[in-house]
Amino acid sequence: MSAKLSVSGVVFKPEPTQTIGRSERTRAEILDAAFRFLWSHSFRDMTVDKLMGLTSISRPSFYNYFADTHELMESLLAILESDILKGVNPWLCDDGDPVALLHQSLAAEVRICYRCGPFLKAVTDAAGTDARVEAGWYEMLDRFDDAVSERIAADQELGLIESFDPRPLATMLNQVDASMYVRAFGQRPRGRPEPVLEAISRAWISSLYGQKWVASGTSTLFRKQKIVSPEPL
Amino acid sequence: MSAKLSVSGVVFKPEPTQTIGRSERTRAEILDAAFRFLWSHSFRDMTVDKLMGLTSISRPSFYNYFADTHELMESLLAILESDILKGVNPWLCDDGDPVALLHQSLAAEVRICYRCGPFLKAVTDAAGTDARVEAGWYEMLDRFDDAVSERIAADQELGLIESFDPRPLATMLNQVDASMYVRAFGQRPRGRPEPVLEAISRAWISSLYGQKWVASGTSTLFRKQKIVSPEPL
DNA sequence: TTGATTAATTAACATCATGTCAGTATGGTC
DNA sequence: GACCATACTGACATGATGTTAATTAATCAA
Repeated sequence: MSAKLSVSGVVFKPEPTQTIGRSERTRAEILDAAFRFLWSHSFRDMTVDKLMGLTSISRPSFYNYFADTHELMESLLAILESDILKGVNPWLCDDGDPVALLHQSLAAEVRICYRCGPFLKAVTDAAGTDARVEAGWYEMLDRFDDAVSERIAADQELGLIESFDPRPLATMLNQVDASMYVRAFGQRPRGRPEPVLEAISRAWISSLYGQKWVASGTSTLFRKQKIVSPEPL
Repeated sequence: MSAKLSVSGVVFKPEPTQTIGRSERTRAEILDAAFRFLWSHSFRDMTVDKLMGLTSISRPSFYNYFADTHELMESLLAILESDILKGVNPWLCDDGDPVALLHQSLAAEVRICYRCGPFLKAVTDAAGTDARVEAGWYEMLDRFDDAVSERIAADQELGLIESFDPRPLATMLNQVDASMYVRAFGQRPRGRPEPVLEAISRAWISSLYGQKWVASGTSTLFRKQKIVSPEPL
């Protein structure tokens, strides 16, 4: 494969970019077919045969791009994760009223997960049938747990949240979200997003900032950048 | 099958109990093998062949008792549900300090689910691959939701819990429990049950009776049988 | 105990999805 | 237009599933 590279000392194109566009296009076509299929069918009904029937390509070609359907689901999961992360940024990163920011982030999360509910469902179904997808799913949840824990700890240092180990609560809250999205939005016709946002919002705000803020969605709290290592006395 | 029953007017044994013990025993042996298998392997690795290899019976005999592995999982789910229901009785039915009873019920639930964690995991995995198991799983959750909603509504009437629609909260709390059990106890080595009980307990008590009772696990509240339809004035 | 009857069991088969491979076609670059 | 790597395909081997027809074993009546 790399036998000819030693002819001259200088190699201009160790990865010939020659036909790279073609295979990228094919891969995208398969992923697209998967999205179209999973929008209206569940993962358990997806065979390689049916999937490739939605493309202009033959079944064996599938295996040039993915080892099996589970590897396909891993790619799909990566796409979903990056989509969701975009929406959740406000509470995680911005300064300002934490209750309002949290509400805003949750609203964005619900909106996104409403749109991709059937795909989330497909990934969790796939996780049940394959160890690697399962690991990927839990690793994603762990990353969310990390981020939320960090955010809680920061607000605890600012005195906005009372002191306790943030990790178990973060895990639980994220788990709530994931379960609700899958259950409510996983199969069409999907449930309405409003009650889901209402319930999730209540859970997060009441367990973090106290029940008094639940109804309003805004507070008189304010988050300012904490001064790291102030001058010693 | 029922052709001979019309000979005399009286039929003593419409279902001949003749060899009923034998088939019951075989069925039980298969279920037992399933429990043994799923204790140390995941559902995705369970084939009819491997399963029946753990019994003294041949593979095709499996199909005399179950249409497929999913139907087996439905039977298994029914066993789990009745097991769990036993433990949760106190808070659902008894009178007394509601916070203490709730804590007691949750502790029992955690204990039971710790013991059958791998089986819960197996059922949820199976739910992802089969529509009927999935329906069965959600129906079970619905029944729990009903019971909890009813309990909450009753305590609301007694003024122990503030007024709001109990169903979404009940759904969420049950969902939390189920997810935590599967995640923490689903694969061996299982996570420790104590932190799980701690986190779940906190979520239930704080969202129902208020954060002040979280740490203690007991309260000065007391639940007495509500008088149904008292005499009109 | 014995034979009749029915249930339980099995060996062998047909089906289906999977994943692989050797050979063919194609598109991009010179 | 010719070459080359890459992408694609038809045909095959494998493994699990679920069925059927034939065999075996257990129960009960006499």
